[in-house]
Amino acid sequence: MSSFGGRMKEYSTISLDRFDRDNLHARAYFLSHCHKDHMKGLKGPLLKRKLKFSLTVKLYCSPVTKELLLNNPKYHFWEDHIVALEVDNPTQISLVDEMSGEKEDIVVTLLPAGHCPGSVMFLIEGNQGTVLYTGDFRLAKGEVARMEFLHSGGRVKDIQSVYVDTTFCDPSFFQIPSREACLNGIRKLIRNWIALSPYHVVWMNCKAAYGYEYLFTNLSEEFSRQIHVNNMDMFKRMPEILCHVTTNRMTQIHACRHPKDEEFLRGSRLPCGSTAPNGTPLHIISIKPSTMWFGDRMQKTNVIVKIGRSSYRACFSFHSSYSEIKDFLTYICPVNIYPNVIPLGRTLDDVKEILKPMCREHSRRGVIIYKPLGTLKRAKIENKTIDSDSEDELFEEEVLTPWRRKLPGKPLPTSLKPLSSEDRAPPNCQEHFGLELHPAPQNRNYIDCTESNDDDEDDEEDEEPIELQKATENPSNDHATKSCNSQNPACSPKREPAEGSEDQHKLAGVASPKPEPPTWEAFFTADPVLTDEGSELESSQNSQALSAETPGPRSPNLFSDSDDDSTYISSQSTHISDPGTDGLSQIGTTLLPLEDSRAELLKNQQSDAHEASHQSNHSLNDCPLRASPRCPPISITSMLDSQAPKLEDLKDSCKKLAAGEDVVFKRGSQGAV
DNA sequence: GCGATCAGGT
DNA sequence: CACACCTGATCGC
Repeated sequence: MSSFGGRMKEYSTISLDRFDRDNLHARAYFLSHCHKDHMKGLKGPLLKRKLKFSLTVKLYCSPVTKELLLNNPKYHFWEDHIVALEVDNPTQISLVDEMSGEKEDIVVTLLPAGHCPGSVMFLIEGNQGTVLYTGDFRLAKGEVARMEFLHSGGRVKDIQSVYVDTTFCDPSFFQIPSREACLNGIRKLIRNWIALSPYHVVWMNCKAAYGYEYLFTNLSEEFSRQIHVNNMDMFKRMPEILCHVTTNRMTQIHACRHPKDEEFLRGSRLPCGSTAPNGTPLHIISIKPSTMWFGDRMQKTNVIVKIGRSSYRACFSFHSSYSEIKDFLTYICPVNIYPNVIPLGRTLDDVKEILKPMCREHSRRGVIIYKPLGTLKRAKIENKTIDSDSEDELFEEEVLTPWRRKLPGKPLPTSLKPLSSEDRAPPNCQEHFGLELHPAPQNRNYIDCTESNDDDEDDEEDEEPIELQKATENPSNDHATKSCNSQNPACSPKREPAEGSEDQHKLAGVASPKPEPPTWEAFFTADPVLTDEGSELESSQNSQALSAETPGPRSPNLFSDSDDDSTYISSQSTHISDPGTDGLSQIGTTLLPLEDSRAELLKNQQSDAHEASHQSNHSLNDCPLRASPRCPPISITSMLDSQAPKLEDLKDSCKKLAAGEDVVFKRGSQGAV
């Protein structure tokens, strides 16, 4: 939750994301995105009055944010005072003091922030230096290197201060699975469920906030089913979103809400109250997007966790993890870093301490003090511990790959000149640490992901057999898979220029059609493409509308499941113990053997059937599941991997490590980890 | 009656 | 664990 006061030291006559108190006197306002905690005071009567008498005060934001903001009548009074700035398009703005006539010019550039539709960062250049206000952001590692306007002449701009989203800037939030990994987990879960019958539906338990659209559009595309939402008026001028949502309840994927939705669900009703046309009970699973993370020496987190008989949590984060923030800041290497958020359980001083190593000055000091030892391996280690928290050793280096060299973005300007040795980047920031120096056994979990040499994807998913198989069946995963090798020091212990860098893979990823990165700005088109959707709202909710509106092979068409089911569920099951009955310690990933997975799904089926008032003719024999005995099992996975390695094993492994042998950690019967 | 703030909930 | 938001109670104007 942002606690940014609204003003920056360098440009104190403008206010960003805060509109109350002192900010009432600002010469210009900036809104990074449409979340309430960044809009404090924005509809306040005082500000409203000020606007009435002002000719020059404007609110600057992205076109999408403007659209979303004005969709709410409470902000209509802003209408004539909003200036939508295109992303990646530097704009000169005159800041005029209406009393004195005093004027200051700045150049503002909006940069995509990846937090929610329309979210941007503000890069501000002027006489007081270049500063960056990030708003809230989620950028994957390496993305910063592709942001054209953070660069100039092939180098990173000299940035005085960054006001940064530090929501997860705490080493305990070291890693959060990537968007792609999370999406893939959700896809798989949904795919398996809705294939069972037209009456198997999914409810996405999303908060009332922008930011889930990325999910909706991808799921809609994948399953050829629009997502049911309460309201889609706000997207009426954003066709890329609009075409993936619907207010027609007859669809298998819902993200609708109701004040008592949890209660509804317990009664096997969707929040919209929807039931199947002929009274057949719906089989509902709920998926609640939640932030999951793991520390650098924690077991890796899986992206889907089953928390009840028919409810799941799916990893989803609006904010960058610690390592992503670190990647971002270390790349920019600003003189000052100011946190916008104090993570819970931390103090301002804590955060400052965490941020210090990412500041330019600190890095320089590090260099001066430690550089003389530079040729000694030992020196690097020491420097490292000074430079950053000891926890991040494993992920440290990839942050920087070709240090401070801008990587091409979408238009891919190809002229990448190597930087001279006097590049502003402090040498300290550039260094990396040969992994061989850190055979710390407690970190082997991460290092070893690479040992399989078989690319473990980018630290997000397990390297269990099932996950590898997942990678082969989905091209988008391939991309993720490759990037791990470069991310994990063990994969590429020598930090070589771009070739091995994640950015390279990212670039490669751009070409492939599947894993489209979430470019929110792309959702917006200036053209008012009016499909006239919103008009029918609740009116046409009958079964006719349903078959008309639900494209794809599985439109709810009675029970013809057995033959039209070319997309049989891959008998992949999702066994995770119900904490209610089994206890938390059991929530570990359980990769069921084929037969067991089927049994598990069937069990689910049966209990559904039991609770339903009319089970009708949808017998187990009809279940498409049964027709697909050869499909591979799935692991719907867990947050907690309950089995810690035994002390004996660890000792043994240490010995082997010391002897330079390969070490394979076994986890239960699941094979190498 | 309105807004701001807080607690408690999802 | 968190986030973003809602509701309801309380307080001050």
